[in-house]
Amino acid sequence: MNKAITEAILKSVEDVNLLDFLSGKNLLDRPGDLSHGDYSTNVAMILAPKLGVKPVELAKQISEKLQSAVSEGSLSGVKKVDVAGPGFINFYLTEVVGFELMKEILDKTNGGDNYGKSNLHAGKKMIYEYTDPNPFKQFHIGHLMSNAIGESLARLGEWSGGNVKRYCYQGDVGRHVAFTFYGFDLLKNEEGVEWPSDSMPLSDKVAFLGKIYAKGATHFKDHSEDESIVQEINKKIYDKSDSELNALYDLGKKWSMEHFEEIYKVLGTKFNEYFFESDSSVVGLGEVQKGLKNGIFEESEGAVIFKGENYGLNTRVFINKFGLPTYEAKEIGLALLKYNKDPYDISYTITANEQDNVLAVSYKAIEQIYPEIEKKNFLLSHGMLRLTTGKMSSRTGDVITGESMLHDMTEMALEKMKDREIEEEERKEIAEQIAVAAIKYTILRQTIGKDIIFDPQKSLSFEGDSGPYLQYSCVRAKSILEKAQKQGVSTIVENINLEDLNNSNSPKICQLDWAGGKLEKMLVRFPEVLLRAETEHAPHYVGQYLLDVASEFNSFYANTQIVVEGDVLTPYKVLLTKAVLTVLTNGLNVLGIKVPSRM
RNA sequence: GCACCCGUAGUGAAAUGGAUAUCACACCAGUCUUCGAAACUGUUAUUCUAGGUUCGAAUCCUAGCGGGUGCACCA
Repeated sequence: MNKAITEAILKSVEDVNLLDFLSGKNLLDRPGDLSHGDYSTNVAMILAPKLGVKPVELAKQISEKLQSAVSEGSLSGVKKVDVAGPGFINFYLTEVVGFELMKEILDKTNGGDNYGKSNLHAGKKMIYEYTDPNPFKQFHIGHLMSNAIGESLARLGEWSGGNVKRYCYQGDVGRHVAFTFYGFDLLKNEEGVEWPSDSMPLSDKVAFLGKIYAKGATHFKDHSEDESIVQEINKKIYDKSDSELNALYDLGKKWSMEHFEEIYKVLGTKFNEYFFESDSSVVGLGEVQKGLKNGIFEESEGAVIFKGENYGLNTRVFINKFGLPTYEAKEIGLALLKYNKDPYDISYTITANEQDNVLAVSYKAIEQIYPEIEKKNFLLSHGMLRLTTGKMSSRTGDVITGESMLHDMTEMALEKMKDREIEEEERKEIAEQIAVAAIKYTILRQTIGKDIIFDPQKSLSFEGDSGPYLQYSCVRAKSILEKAQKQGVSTIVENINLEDLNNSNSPKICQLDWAGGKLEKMLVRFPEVLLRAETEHAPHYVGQYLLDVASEFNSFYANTQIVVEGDVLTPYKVLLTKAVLTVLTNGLNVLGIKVPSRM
């Protein structure tokens, strides 16, 4: 459709020089305001200065030519063309085209569960690395943010035809692990605390890990003279030279991983592969040592560094003076491990933007060693979930764990559902889905790069611009469809005839002056919204759009009775409801949000 | 100090260089005997400052003011 309109626009311009100027430009827009038509073009405004005429005048001339093309029937599908505002030329599609587009949403092959899919990245291998919590440390709400964003970007990749793989990279070695065992030694000596047995409940074991880490980190703050002790533990963890420590380490790591897996299950993420710093550090160390010989890195004050200043970046340490690889070196190792695991076309790393500067140095180093891999790697950094009290710090205990947030939100959802007659088990499951929706939507409704200031007191919303609002709209649509089915309303698309409907005395469908007209026009834009969200890596376009659709549907619901016995329009209204449900469900799926059957 | 990011109603956000700057919360006034009120209808209020580019600027450029993050052995 838009190809035909673009051609018609070019045809009506005529002047060869102007056509040359227009070539390659995107001439067709989707007006934000639905009353401005289905498509619009700004050619007149671009060309007017070149011709020395007023934009509106030129727009009138071009629009007249286009209108006569419509009258002659050479621009089929367009009902009318007019000029508006400062010189926009707007195109309005016919009811026939509108009806065809509506049918597409419900079509069994292209529509339904598949409606919105594209083949933008068909056949491409796409990697998404996100969440990245560290074993032995807490899974906090920052990880929740990375997970919500990463999961939805991965799903956008899938919806655009990509062959997607989800990776999770975890810091199982390093200072935080050393602090954990340093803290354990302290508590063992001071209070006789013992290492829990593997048969204890997971939540207790995880709580224990949190306790000893906090002890180690806070104690070290006032006892920096223990630096050598911490360093020694750190080294033992790296080279696995202490069998007693190894046994405890393996248990602790296992508990952490099991705990994370529980959370992923609730959040709806299934990783294809897990990478660890204990592996990337070995590979990274080797690469940096090789690079040192090749002159990519240099020695300085006993450490191995990369001179970032040569590229407008900071200088960073890759191997510290104890001979251990740093985060920067591990990134090199990780890049290699990921690529060798399964060579890909595109790889995205999703992390908080506080790491932008450091990662830029690592990536610059990778570019020197493996330019062909670096070309395929992209960093998608997001803002931070911060508290009203400032930055979260696990050292001071000023963190909110992902688990506690999920728990609190679930409790709130249960409170709202207390009057519903639903079995205990299902009720719990639904409440959890609502909690996840509330959290994810809050994160995904805004540009991923911006911080979210989270006030634990005010908490997250269940109404208005929220995930549960979208879920509620779906549940409402479902219940209407149930009623229609009970009354035997036929919802077979083929049985609906546009002419019959528009010949009746009822308002004409697929036109804006009908109550559901806006809804119809919005629904058919869903695939374009997904395309835009994917190309710009911006899931918030989806959230924003779904809110508009849900809001319009709720208005429609409020002022139109959908199921009316003996009404000619009822089958179509029911189908429209079905289309709304399809779009909302698919859109929420992209955001990683489930739709409960009731709530 | 240097680098990067950001300043939009009271609050939190949105806006491929386009049309009357959109949405939610909050405030105030209404709507449940109807297909689910986690909803709907109505009301009030917004682009940090100064220049510039453009037919057209919240958006691009310059300067200033304000905030965030990062800057050598944590990740």
